[in-house]
Amino acid sequence: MKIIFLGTPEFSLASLDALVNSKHKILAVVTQMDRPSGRGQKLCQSAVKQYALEHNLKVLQYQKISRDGLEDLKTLKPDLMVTAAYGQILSQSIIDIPKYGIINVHASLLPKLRGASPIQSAIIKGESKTGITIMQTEAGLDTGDILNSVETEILEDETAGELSARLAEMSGKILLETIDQIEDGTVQKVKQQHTDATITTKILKDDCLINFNKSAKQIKCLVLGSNPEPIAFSYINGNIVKIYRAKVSDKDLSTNINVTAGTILPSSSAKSGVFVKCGSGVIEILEAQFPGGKVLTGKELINGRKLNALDKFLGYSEAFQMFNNSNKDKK
RNA sequence: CGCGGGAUAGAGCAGUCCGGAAGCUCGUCGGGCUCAUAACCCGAAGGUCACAGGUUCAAAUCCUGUUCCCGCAA
Repeated sequence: MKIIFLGTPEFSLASLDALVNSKHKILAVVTQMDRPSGRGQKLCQSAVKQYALEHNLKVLQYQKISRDGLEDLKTLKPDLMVTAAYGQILSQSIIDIPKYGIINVHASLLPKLRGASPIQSAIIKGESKTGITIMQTEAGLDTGDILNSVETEILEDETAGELSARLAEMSGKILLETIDQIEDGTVQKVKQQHTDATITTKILKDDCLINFNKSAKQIKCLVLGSNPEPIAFSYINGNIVKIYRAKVSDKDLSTNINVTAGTILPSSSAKSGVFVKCGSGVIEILEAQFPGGKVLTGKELINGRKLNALDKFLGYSEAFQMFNNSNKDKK
């Protein structure tokens, strides 16, 4: 089959790589425009673009594909187009181009977790399993027929980045199987149960401010689900702290200690780690980072006096105000 | 040249403003106490204070340049 691939981040690579190493021919790779990013505003290429260049594939980039890419794509006469986290909505006129339409690699068990952040949201919502769905693209948001799916457990201490890597790895095989089925006509299209659908939106930094009045489990899910992007955070002793990893403490350290949620418990030490009281339960901070510093383990945080027993994280509303103010100052 | 922070023992940091004996909390090693321990007590090893130059009787500290790391913003 002659295929055009559309994708952008790291997650897309496994699918693209599977296609490159298959019998199919890749006519072109479409990816998001290069954007200034990182320290120093350097223009950065997407992960997919870098891969495509290394493998001598034709690269196409459009500000708006449905407006700017139509003619290019028609000219290529693809049999099939494959999207995997491309990042733009495709219009019907694009969908009509390939003979077999467009199929999409989506990182959830549709109809659950449609939309922009299926992996992060699966962890933040505390789901126990998720997966990969290969679906036929139609004009709606992830509403097309399901062609194939595969599921996996979400591990207790898994970050969104780790889960993403695992899902990506699973996606290559099922994608190729699906294309084979399309080619020999054995593919089965299953309508989605639209009443079971849930929608996810892009996880923004605002969503990642930790509210210590919530349960330890909810906080743990937010921390892991927002790693590596955009990273859960809070404020303590006047500094912003990014929290990379945490776990619900199995020891019940808070029973007879009368402190408010967000306080670092006295049992925290350079030998034991950092324990913080939550609305319910206790959370152990495993990795965190202060401005200008590296990511530190709980023990290191205590060693260097970054955190001390009985220090207290800022309450949610105050912290939210601080977050907004610091944003205004910069703009 | 978008804004800013940093580099000191194996790790995390203080000391730098105001120049004058290399420190803290851990880890490691040895010993002790314990039925026992990640607990406690005693002791030891471990440093080119990022690199290069300058000022000075004297520089981790002041000045200049270089490299590397990181936060914000996008």
